[in-house]
Amino acid sequence: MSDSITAPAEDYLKAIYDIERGGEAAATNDIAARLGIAAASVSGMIRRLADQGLISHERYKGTRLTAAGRKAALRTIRRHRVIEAYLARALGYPWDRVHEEAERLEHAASDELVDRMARAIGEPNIDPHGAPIPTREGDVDETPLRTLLDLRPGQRCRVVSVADEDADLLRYVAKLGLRPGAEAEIVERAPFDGPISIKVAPNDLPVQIGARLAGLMHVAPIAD
Amino acid sequence: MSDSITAPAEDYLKAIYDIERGGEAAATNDIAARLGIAAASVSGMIRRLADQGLISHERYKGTRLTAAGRKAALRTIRRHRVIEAYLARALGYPWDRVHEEAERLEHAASDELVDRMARAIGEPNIDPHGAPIPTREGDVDETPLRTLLDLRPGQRCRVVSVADEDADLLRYVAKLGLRPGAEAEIVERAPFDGPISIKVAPNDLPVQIGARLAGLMHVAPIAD
DNA sequence: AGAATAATTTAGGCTCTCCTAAATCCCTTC
DNA sequence: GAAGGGATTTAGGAGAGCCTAAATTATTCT
Repeated sequence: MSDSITAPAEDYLKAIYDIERGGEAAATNDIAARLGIAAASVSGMIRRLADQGLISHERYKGTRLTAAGRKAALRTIRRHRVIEAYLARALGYPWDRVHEEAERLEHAASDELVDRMARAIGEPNIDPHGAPIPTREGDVDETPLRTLLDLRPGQRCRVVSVADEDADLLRYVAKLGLRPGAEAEIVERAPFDGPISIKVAPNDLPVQIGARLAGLMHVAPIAD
Repeated sequence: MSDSITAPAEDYLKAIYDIERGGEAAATNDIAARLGIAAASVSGMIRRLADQGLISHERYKGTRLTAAGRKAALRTIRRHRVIEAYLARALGYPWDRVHEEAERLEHAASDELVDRMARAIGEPNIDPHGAPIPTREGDVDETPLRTLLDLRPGQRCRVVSVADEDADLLRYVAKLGLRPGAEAEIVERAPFDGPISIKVAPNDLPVQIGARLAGLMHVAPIAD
């Protein structure tokens, strides 16, 4: 079955898609780090995926998805995000635990199931973390997003999405009132990758955010 | 991870559980037939499952679940049947297609997800085919069931469950009006494994059923 | 009982996905 | 422009789960 995509292969494609969004071809080491496996194992899988025409790979240079690989990646990402949204909206899952469950279900759910789930909750365009859900046809908004690190003091912004799935981190973000949709205003930013001070609507509560976390908070500036 | 149960292993345990319900230890050949794999492959898996303490096996004699194996089998069966029920009731799946989808999801769904699904549809005790759903604690009704083949002409009965998952067969059963809960009366039975004539309520429509199908229809006699 | 037949197991192989250790390649720095 | 260091690939191996073909064991029939 050289044409069927296994569950591990789907995970590789997702990882490569994510890394490649940064512009560069995905480095073997980066793929390995993201999947939590040894780099040598990635080299092996890269050969198989290339044989299947899902990626193109230049030795020692990096990996890119082909059109077919991109399609497969987006199909898996759609499954993942629809499942996350369904778990949250239809089954009452807290937003910090939908990822783990979806990570397994995405490989087992049929397209029909995913479509039925999407329909049942009103065809959402974003998942519980604010990430856009690709359409059945594989279209997805890939506009580059700014993070809290890209704004200047005085700017107001709305939280679009949180680029991390760690449960503790997500709970912390929620505790700060910074779930997707929340509004905030930059107060100041300490130098040398120091923390960022913001005021969070609706009460303008002051909050300090470390640089790492701030870099994970995707935001859209609000023009006054 | 000698203590973790893989997806194929769960399928073996389910198969052994089903076969063992007939009273006898599960024969290697029967397991192979049910799973659609070669008997030699079953011998290999039997060793692994025995090493894990999930089954007991006497060479050339057959296989039985241990207490741990039975518990694992019932846990998988609960997942499967809850998922089937959920797909049918919450997502509008037709009863002839829930099995296939559940067959994959049962290995990916967490206990929490299964419990949330069960709660969402009112903690059902039976799946769409009428089979009993084990409780979280692993209790399940194992009363031996009669089939249409066990009744005599003149007896009335209620369909309890259909012991097959083939989509075409299930659609045919539904077309005859014999879904679980339906009532019928035996008219006569032709000899030599011939067809059975029944009248199906509420209109007492006459129906002929082959012996094989009749043997799959679990029924409970109705005392007049 | 002995021979044929059926059921089961063993032997040997294959694929997939992972691993560690040992090359190999690329690039930067001196 | 050579050397170091980091990234990548190759080599060799492991376990799970499947296969076919060949043994082995159990059972049934004469």
